[in-house]
Amino acid sequence: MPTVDREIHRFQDFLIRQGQKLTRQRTALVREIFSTHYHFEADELLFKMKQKSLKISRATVYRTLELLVKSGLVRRVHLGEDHYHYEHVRGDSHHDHLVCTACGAVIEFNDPELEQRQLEICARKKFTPTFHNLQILGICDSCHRKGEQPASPDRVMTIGEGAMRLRK
Amino acid sequence: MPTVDREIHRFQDFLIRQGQKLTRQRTALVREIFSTHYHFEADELLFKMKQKSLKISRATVYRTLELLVKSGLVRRVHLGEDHYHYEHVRGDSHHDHLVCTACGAVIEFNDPELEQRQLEICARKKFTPTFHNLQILGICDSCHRKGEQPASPDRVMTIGEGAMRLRK
DNA sequence: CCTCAGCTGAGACTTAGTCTCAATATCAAC
DNA sequence: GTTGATATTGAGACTAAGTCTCAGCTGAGG
Repeated sequence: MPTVDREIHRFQDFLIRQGQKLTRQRTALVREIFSTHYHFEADELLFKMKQKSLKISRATVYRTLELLVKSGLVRRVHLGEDHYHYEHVRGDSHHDHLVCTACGAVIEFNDPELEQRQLEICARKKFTPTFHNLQILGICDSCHRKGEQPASPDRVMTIGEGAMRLRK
Repeated sequence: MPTVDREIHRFQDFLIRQGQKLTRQRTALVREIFSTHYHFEADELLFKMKQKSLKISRATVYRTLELLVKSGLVRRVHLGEDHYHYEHVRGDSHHDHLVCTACGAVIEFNDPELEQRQLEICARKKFTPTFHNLQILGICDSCHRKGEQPASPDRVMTIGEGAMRLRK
């Protein structure tokens, strides 16, 4: 998996610049994140590592995710739930998310016109934007065909409910 | 405060339709929410009630907020932190938020063109939207003049940090 | 003013995440 | 290849925000 090696190097460069080290655990996490996961939760990642008998503690998972976010290799996103999700970043393509409240599917989109309009709004309010976060919740095409009904805004289904959780 | 009475009635109508009751605690919470708060946290509300020596338990605060959200009188919003904020709703004006990461100010905006563009994106992806959530984080005008620097996306200051918390 | 379904409070519990600190690993220098 | 300063790790205690339980209380229709 040569692509993953590239990400590992990018991470190491970032770490060295801060006087930090690339450890076995950090390498394993980057490898895992970039080779299999796309949107994931911290706990899910911890579980995957445990499955592969790579013993990495919860603390290390969270600490490494923080570093990855700082380095720009991983992005932290809200997907309509009350905890964070993460996604790996290849290249620099910013995007936002459509989240299906029936099946948990996440559809990405990138719309320059929408971004532009946001900048105009900020300019009008004399606000200097640094970052934004947009999720549109609703029902995806295939769930719509199955006759799924929208959830009410306060009761949003868990994304990736299938994923097993570590802590009993 | 006659306006608050109108909200209390709306809430009672909603409750009666579900075979539920308007209690002393629920009335007090609606009164508090609609007379003083705008964006607030559950714990903050709990604290305010305690200050006024209205003994309302944490459980009741959370339960009532859930009912208020279901009734449409209150909206649950993410403002870039890892827990929810709430805001009361008068009329039905949907809006999104600009959140200053330096001072915590929250600026609302409503931009029909932006909303329209979102609908177009959904249509293109055959996605049926029910709800969306947009926050733009950045630096507001007055903080900008004071030379405040933007926070990095993963490290966002607490909104309403000044507010005292209940649990030690 | 009775009755009973719905509501409340106290506090145990849960979930997601952070912190502490002794033991361990990394890596630059030798 | 060894050394040593320093960063990192793991185990588990801790925290924040929120949920749940259940015995006792209360609103409101009759």
